[in-house]
Amino acid sequence: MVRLKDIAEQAGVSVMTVSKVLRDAPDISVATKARVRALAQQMGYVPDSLAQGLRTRTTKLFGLVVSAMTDPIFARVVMAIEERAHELGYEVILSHTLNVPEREDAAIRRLISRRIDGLFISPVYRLGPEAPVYQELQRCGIPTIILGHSAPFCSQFVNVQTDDLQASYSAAQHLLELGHRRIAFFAGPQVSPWAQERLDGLRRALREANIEMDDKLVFNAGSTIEEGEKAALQMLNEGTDATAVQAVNDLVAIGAANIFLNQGLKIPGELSVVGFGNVLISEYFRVPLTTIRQPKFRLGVAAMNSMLKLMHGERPESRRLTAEIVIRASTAAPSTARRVNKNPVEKTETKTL
Amino acid sequence: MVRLKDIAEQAGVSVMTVSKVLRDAPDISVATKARVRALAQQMGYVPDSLAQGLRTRTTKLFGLVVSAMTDPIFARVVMAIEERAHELGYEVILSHTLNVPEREDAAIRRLISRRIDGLFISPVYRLGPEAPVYQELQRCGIPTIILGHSAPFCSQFVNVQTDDLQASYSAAQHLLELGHRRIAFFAGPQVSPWAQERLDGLRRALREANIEMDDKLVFNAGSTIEEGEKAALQMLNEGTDATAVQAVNDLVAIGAANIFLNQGLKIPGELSVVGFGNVLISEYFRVPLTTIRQPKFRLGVAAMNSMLKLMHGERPESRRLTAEIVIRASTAAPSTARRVNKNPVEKTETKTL
DNA sequence: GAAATATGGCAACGATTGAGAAGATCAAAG
DNA sequence: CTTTGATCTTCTCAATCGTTGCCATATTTC
Repeated sequence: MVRLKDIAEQAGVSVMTVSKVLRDAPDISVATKARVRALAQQMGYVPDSLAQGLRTRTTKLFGLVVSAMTDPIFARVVMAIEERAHELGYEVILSHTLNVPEREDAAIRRLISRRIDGLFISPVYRLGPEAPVYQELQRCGIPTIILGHSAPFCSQFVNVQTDDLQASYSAAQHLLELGHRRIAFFAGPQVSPWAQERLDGLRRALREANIEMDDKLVFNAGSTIEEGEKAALQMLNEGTDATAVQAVNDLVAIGAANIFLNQGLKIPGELSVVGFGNVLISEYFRVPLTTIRQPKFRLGVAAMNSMLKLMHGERPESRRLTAEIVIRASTAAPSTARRVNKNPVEKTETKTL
Repeated sequence: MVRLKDIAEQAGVSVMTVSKVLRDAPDISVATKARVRALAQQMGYVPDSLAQGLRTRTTKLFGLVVSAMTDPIFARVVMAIEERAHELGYEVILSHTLNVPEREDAAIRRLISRRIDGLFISPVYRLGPEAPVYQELQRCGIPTIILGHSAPFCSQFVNVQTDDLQASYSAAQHLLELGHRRIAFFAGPQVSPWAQERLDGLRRALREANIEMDDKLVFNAGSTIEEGEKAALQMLNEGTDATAVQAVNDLVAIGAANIFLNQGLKIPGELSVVGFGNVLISEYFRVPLTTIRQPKFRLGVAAMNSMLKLMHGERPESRRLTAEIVIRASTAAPSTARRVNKNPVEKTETKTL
């Protein structure tokens, strides 16, 4: 690998001069510049970022920590961040946490050790008010942007989030306007503020419509297709009079809707379903899903903007992006004749989906 | 930020002693080790990977270059690679090329400059027999694994790919067994070997069945949903007697099938559709898609295994993973009565999908 | 002879490496 | 019982990785 020294020797100038040439310093003659540059090019010189980083104390490296790349929500925000980073001459180190706090700790520590210039993190939500690794992060002074909702343990950092409360509220509104009165909610992980807000959105809409929220209509579903399926089965087994289901995200909605359809329920005829996120799959689902369009790309862009401000020493405001509803085919007015299964569904029947 | 020197001062030993303690060298007394370690812990020492890398000439960094994270095929292979890398103490730098050769060049050069220990790349396929940046890569001696098919310009590197020929062949076989004789193919980018192989798989199956391949049944579709839609419209406009469509990938299949369904065609009643890839969305599509299950996670694992061999100085074989068909609801025997639209479809009609 | 322009030298960034110094321990020789 | 040399343990020194910041020096110009 060619080093500055090698070029210097070849060109008959000092290392310093070469260094300056390559960074286009103002105090080098045009002639030398041309000569050295040609030589560097020809010898195939590639600067050593490590050495540069060590010397200048900046790595031009961002850390990006998410739960898992396979979560369709992240693909676009990662794209946005990576894209912008690339333009700015930064590289992005990707880590995933699998939603395991210890994994997150390890990932962050390793990124600190890499001396990244900035960190984007979609946190693993924890119950406690503190997480040591986040404190270390702050001590190190690494500019950090939280991708998603804030929480006590990371409240010291700037964050960028969607307005889940408002969005969920408008989804519920949509159902109410259609005439639904009994709306089931397939809830996400309770520790996650986003999941909480989405439930609260429904709560608020119901309250405003003077409808009592029935806790029996809230099912624990998590955030995956499989968990959505399970919750749907549970709902069918328990038998409910809900005419609509609002899910904490699209995957849950799809898992659930899939079960409902397989059980012969008509969507939206007998049951309306709304999701959250507008993940690719929701548009092309068996019944195109009414859902909330989460501004994923814009979220990434906003995060990067905040990051840049942070790195310039400003303290940017946390951002809360609005998300509007996309009405597709999975919601309609409730039929007067209800037909939700009240007979327990056999597990074996549904295993063969 | 705490440095080795600081700990050394505090502990009253030399810097090297501290360095050795932290890497658990054998020639340090237990007492000193304990003392230094405690101190390091307490002072919150975090080693500087940059300095380590500069000194040891290894960065514990992998580069991972793909076209775009939003391509659902990549999410899982990225997961697999990142996961294994993490275990091994490596970090992964992510870059995307957007399928633009110049972007790819830039990305690779920047990774070279970062002195990555290994590179995984899903190449932007080019026509020519050479690509300078790949030659540089070889000159630098960076262990490189091609994620996907080999091509002249990158034939010097080990690659890991799915057996697209065989897979596509078996998809075509499936259609033939159902009784289809007129099978349309929605082709991908012509420069991409994987797209080519998928077409060839169909060709071979037809040849073996003694059916002439009709070039009029091959439509240029690219690799996205939108392109699939366009190709479907074109097919409808031209009017064909095809009873089945095989698509170069799931997204194209879904885009196309969506148009067909919107035009009132029954799938699989009037037209069978098969995709390729078994992307999440295909299972939950309006008509669950018959497709080829591409072993995405295994591909990532195989790539990493080859990488490790390469880094140990071995020359691993290129791997070709088989992929089998997943039969779902989008394929059936052709109906005797054909009903493919022969009247040109108006663009405006379909814009409102 | 001062100002402007062009180039070079030294030290440092934070870690690691291999060689070797200092001190302790011990055996055998005087 | 001391001395000497050998051996082992424990720790230190100086050099190095490739680059850059600061300051000094050399050359040219007016």
